[in-house]
Amino acid sequence: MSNATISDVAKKVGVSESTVSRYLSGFKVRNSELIKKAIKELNYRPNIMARNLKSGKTGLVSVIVPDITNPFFAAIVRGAEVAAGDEYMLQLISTGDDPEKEEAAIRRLIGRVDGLIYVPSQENSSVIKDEINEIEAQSFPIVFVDRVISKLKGFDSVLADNRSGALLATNHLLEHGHTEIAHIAGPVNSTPGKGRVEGFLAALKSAKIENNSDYLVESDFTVLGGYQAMMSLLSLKKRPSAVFVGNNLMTIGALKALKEAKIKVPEQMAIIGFDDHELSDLVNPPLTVISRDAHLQGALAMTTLLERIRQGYQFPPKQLMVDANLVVRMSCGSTCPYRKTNTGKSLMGSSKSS
Amino acid sequence: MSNATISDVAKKVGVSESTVSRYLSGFKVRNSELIKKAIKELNYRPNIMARNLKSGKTGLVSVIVPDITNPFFAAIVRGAEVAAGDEYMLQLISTGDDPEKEEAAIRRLIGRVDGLIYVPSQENSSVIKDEINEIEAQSFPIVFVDRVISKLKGFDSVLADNRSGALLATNHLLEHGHTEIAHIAGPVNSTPGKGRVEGFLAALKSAKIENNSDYLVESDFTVLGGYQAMMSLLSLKKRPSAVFVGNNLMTIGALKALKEAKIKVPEQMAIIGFDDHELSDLVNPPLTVISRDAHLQGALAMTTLLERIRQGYQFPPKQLMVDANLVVRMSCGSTCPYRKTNTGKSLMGSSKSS
DNA sequence: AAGTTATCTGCAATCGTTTTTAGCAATTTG
DNA sequence: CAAATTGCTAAAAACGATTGCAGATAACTT
Repeated sequence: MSNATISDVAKKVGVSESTVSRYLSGFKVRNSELIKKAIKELNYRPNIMARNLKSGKTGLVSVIVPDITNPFFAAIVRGAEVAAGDEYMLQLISTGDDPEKEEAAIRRLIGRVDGLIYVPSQENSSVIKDEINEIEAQSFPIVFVDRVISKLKGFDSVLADNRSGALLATNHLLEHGHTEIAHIAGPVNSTPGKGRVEGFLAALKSAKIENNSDYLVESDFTVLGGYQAMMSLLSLKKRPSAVFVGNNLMTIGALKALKEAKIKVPEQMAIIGFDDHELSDLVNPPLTVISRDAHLQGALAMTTLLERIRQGYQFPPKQLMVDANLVVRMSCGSTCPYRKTNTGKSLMGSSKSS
Repeated sequence: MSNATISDVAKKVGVSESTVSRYLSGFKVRNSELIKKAIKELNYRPNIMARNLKSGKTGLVSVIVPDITNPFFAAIVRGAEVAAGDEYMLQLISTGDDPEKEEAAIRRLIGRVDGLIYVPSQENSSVIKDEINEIEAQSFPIVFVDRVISKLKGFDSVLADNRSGALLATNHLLEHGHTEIAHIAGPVNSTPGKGRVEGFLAALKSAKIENNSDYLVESDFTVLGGYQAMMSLLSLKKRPSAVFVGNNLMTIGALKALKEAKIKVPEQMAIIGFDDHELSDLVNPPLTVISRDAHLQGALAMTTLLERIRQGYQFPPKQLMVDANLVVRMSCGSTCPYRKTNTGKSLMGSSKSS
């Protein structure tokens, strides 16, 4: 019925609990055969909670993402899981972009798991800020992925090269002769939102195109947000001829708006998105996007976290960066698909520590 | 540095550990103010492992899915997470369709978490079978979702109405005048694979169309599998005029094959898929699919599991079923999108216990 | 004010392991 | 043959909380 304990096994064999424990830990033991048999017969399974209590480790790493339903985050999680091997298991939390839930999760988790892989939804979480001291004091292992909380220094992070990606995207649009280029941005107080706006603006600047403030609309990384942003762009007296959309979900929303308004892509409006998707190839028209390896990002985060868990804060925090590439399909007017890898400073999977 | 314990708090205030413990559990305590203060100052955080050891509960529920990267499974996980509230946290495992990994996970998890939400990759897992006795003996709470292991009776499950869905799909094709209808099926030894084949065959039968064995190709629920299956269909002397594809990933693969072969949908070949997607609306042409509420499936699974955890196997196992609906877009030749909800025996979210 | 009841408290046991300590037996060494 | 080494073992002390029990205060009765 209820589970057998190590002491049941010991009693059955006629040895002490410690002997059984040693057997389990792989030491040489006189009655190993008998113990083995007893374990099987009693269907004994070590109680992990007791073990954890003793060792002080949970064997658990939490991954906090805004929404597991977003394929990009799912890829991060998968990457992290693969990299964890079977040493650590993943505990998953989707915050649903709800700061309160996020806060509660953080509070709850610190010290309860061995480490945290954290994709914060906002750059400035007041709540998180309050926890800084504790986090710092305990030097609890946290790796930020994709986004960072600006107030929190001294932690590891694995970001994407958002600026270069946005540069690549905007330049691609420029090369196709567009000058009326808009950007549907994510929250500017988020790492990727900000980085992509910067890249967008930088590309415009070096092309000596003056920035039309109507053409930079801040949205929220959601499908609905993208839809509304595109709608507002369409309602402009002077519409842009091309739009760089700041993430996958908003791109879907923008495309829906375009479809609804019966605007042809790329003839009437060129579109480039950020983050690729299995279906990007199949939408109408096939979508040109900036892509980066989310799986890799997750995996790098996990390996970094494991190092940190093992070694503590002996080595300085790592700032890893993953490449952004241009995947040309047909939504910007190109007729022949190709890939262009970023020739900038960061390389796929390269890392620089700071 | 290292975390404060309850005894540190007790010492600081000058009361016993039990008093502090009672304070934490919400009992009335004389020096509650002092304790509160001490807890804050020491940054005390109850050690969850010790707590768990005492209570015998982990507060953890494992969710085992073949691949979190598949939006359908992601939706299940999300649904489960939402339904769990903050009583239980989710531990996630993607097996990557690797039976060994799946087996290891099951072995590892039984008895280590409070319950399991389990989407098995295969109907007959030899390994799992070996564990039956243990599972039964311990009456460990498991809820199967979407798929079921046929040898394992007496467990709760939340399935989709695959048969009705497939019926709906095939009938839709028939209504459009198709008679040469193929089905790219998932593994026939999986619950949804089997159910959908049954529905497909049943629809053909009641339309008095004889079943062409070339037109029933078994694949593996993956993009590549769908691609290859469609390729083999295309290489037939007599091609089908319509294909019902058995899941979302294979539909993507099939579409890729079609695109590569420059075959127009729906003019040269009608396509209907199983499981909807945010982008189904935007692919070329907008995809007609059978859809069911995966989020709901996950949520139902979690509520069932929680009941089971709380009440044990006092009440009989529940067999829940979620509706499959037809979402008509344009890949089958319809010109005007509409939805058709299943008029069959099962209702959205309805349940029948057996 | 004394007796009764209602609250709150500390002690100690407990959850199921691991790990340290010391001890015993058998083997090796001088 | 005594002494030292080796190889294993049992007993006991952690790990950090919760909880039943009995005793101590406090709060009501009359």
